[in-house]
Amino acid sequence: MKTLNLNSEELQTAASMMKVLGHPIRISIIELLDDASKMSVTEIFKALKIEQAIASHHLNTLKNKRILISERVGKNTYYSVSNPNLISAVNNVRACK
Amino acid sequence: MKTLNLNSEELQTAASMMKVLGHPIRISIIELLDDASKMSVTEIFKALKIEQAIASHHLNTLKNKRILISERVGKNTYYSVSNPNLISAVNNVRACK
DNA sequence: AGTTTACATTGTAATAACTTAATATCGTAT
DNA sequence: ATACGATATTAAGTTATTACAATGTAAACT
Repeated sequence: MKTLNLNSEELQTAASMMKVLGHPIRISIIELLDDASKMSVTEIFKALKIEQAIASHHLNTLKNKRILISERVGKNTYYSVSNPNLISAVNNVRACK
Repeated sequence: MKTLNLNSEELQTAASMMKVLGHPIRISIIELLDDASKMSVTEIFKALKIEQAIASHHLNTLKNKRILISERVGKNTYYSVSNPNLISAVNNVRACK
């Protein structure tokens, strides 16, 4: 019987990434960025019909967990997904009905 | 600019599945079951070196979200992953370092 | 029947996450 | 410098999660 290390850094990281993806708004953000590859905060909050502050909060949460990266261009901040595996993860879970 | 429905049943389900996978013990359970395909509660809590009650609690959480299925055989309850896409999702997130 | 092994449930207390509202900052143009 | 559009931050109240401990149930064996 194999034993695992519950305290490994990688496991903690994977768990926190998964957890952060476990929110409808954040999943939708990933899906938007899957199609568009880069979007500004304004584009995102309008597409999802949510408050600007809520979008900003969730984008920041995703960025803190290294799920998104951001780039400022003039007034705008553009967000994109850091790793295509994260898009695959979302799509895999989406494929479970 | 495409708009999405944040309230769709499928999105909520995907989010709750993701969320439930966002815990180190629960990810480890999936990984154990990826290797073994079926394990009893005792095998799982010993492999992970955690309390029996904690294993039972997490297994129940995973079962409630339809991530695991269970089958009772005599004294033992055997758990297995309901859908291989869930294993892929875990592996995808694990592959992000 | 009583014991042992295997799981499940419940209550509690601490911590963490979510939403909302209000305010602040940053960049550009006037 | 001021104003405006775009984004970020802060604070507060509520709700959700988690671990822990203790207890409960269920099946198999003597």
